Amino acid sequence: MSTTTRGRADRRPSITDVAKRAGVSVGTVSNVLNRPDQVSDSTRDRVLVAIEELQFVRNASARQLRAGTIQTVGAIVLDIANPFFTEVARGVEDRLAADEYTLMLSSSDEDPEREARYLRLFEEHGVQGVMVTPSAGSLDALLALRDRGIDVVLLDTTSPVDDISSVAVDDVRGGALAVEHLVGLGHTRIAFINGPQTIKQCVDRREGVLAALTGAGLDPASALVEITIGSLNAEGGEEGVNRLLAAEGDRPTAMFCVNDLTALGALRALRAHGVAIPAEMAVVGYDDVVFASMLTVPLTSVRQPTHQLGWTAADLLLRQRSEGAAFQHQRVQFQPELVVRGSSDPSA
Amino acid sequence: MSTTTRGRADRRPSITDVAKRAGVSVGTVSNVLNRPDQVSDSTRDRVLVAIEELQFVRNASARQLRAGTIQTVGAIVLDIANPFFTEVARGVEDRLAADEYTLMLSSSDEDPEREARYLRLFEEHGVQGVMVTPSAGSLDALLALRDRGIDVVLLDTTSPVDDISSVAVDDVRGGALAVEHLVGLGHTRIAFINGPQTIKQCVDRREGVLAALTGAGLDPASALVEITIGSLNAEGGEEGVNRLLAAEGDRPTAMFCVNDLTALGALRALRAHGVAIPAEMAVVGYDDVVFASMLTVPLTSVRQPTHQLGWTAADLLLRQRSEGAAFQHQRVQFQPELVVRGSSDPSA
DNA sequence: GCAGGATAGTGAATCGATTCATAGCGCACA
DNA sequence: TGTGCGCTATGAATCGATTCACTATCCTGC
Repeated sequence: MSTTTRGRADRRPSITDVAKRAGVSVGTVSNVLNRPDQVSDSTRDRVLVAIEELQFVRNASARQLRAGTIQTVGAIVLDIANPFFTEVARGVEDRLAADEYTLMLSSSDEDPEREARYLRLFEEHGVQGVMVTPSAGSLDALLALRDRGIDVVLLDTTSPVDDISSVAVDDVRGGALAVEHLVGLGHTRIAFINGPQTIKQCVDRREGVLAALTGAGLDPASALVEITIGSLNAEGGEEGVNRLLAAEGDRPTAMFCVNDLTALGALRALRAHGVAIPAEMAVVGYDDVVFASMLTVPLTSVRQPTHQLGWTAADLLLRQRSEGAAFQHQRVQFQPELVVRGSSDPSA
Repeated sequence: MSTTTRGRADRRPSITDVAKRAGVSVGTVSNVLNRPDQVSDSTRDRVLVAIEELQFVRNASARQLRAGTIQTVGAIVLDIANPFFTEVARGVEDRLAADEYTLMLSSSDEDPEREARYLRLFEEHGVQGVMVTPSAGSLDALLALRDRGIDVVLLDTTSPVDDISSVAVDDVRGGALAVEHLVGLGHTRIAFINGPQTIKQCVDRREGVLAALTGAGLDPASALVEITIGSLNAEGGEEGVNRLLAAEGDRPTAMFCVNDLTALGALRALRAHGVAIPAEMAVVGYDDVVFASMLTVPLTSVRQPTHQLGWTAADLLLRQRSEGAAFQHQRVQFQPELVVRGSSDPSA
């Protein structure tokens, strides 16, 4: 039944236990762990044997308490289940690995409270910096954090202040790209399934949407049907379509969804209602996630440089730490790109 | 340019600084933080003001060092970018939240070294337990971990030993379901795009595949074309199809992919090669991820109870901790379910 | 007026790893 | 023989929050 067990450990062995067992001082054990070349071979071997026998594992809390800091940064994204953010996170990790930093990754689920909680958790744990896709109103908290010595880089959002760096994609342009495309196809009544205005991306893409409409001589008041959903995922998309189709008035002939997950849900709901795509409803998404091109009706989408986004954010953060006061804050902005497919353009 | 800054903090304020500023002892500050009702209103207010003024943030390392443990468990999954695992993780979180536990989530990317590294990291940080989707050969490390007082629950794998619990879905059955379906449609030559045999899921699903073939009177040697890919994602799927189509011999008429991400990549490559689905190649995936039903050709897949899987694993872990020696280890196994769609069955 | 009890607040000891000033030892060189 | 250097090893001090035995103070009731 049970293999050799020393029972539920009463207490983790500490460096002191190892020292006793090996017949050396704690300082020597520490040296074996951290500066092995300063210890004679015979002593080192004795200590290593003791470590093995006791199954000693360093206590990270004690280390960090003494060291005061750890080679770790935190990142908070809006939704870890969204492929867009997992690709961004991969870019972050790749850059951090080069400097032997570790990543603590969390998802705020677009909830300012969760965001604040994780921010505090990160700080209590002594991370050196954080990358955040912030929700509205968290700027003050981030500035305070920065003042307390924790570097901050905004992720997928343009910084509203000069002394915090950011890496973003031009969401205004992206929103405009989507709607210019739809208008160019002749649509004059367009639905916009968008998230709450507490999310900067939603605000910016909306601005682009309005600009594109106005630029084409259309009046947003009549040309645009806005639906605000609670969460930017497939469920939100379904909810948005259901509300749109249940509403009074002329049904739009085109739809722009704030991201691809939302568009996926929207497509599902549209299909359930028997709405033909793109004949009765053209659909455009955002992010160009991995499966966008493979859907029943391949999804027109706005592509963003995800990996590069994450990589650059991590790079700015690390450079900020290493360069100190000499570091110049900057707002990096990448350009999005429209990928036209069958969900909007039958000829694509 | 810069708002009020106290520069890069020389040192985080500690509980001692707060005590000095408020004119009380450190014990009192600690009481304000942990047992506020044992402190008089006036004192409490004074301390809170000091905390606010100094922007004091607790040092998690010091807390944990003293406390010895934290209300945290770790989880290591194979691929955090796979929707299957993000849904499982959501289930884990939901159960943990009920007991006010926190989750540290990592992805091993199917790399035993990464897995071992994270396991060690978790242990150093003093997590109370871990949930792991293990790679081959890590069992000994997990048993040792368990012996050191850290509870272990295997996730999405059936435990090979009696004294470690596990929560899994019957992968043998799942693999059989997929191939029985294909055989039932008349296919006698089937490709199996599978991952390395270091991954238990791959072994089990393969076993089901072989059993289904044999059970139908087919000889795996001639009926099965196995392609082993390096990573279980879309890139792996593309690679698998490219190799399959480049190979000598009769081209199979059906294909079973070890998961849906792989299937997605496979579909993409098949399309690029102009192979008609399901006419020239029937395709079955595994996991029934969120977008499976929405693909160009809706994907036949084997559905698993993701959320329940994660929830149950976390539940076992927490109960194991609270019940102590009285806890009965168990192997929970859920049953998968085949969802037939157009990628295998034109009539679906 | 005083014992007894409740209430507030204190501060030294503790957790475990790291650091650093110090010491012991052997060897080489003057 | 003595000085000085290099190499090893030592162990007390340190990081910051928590705990707990203890003191101080005030109140209640007889």
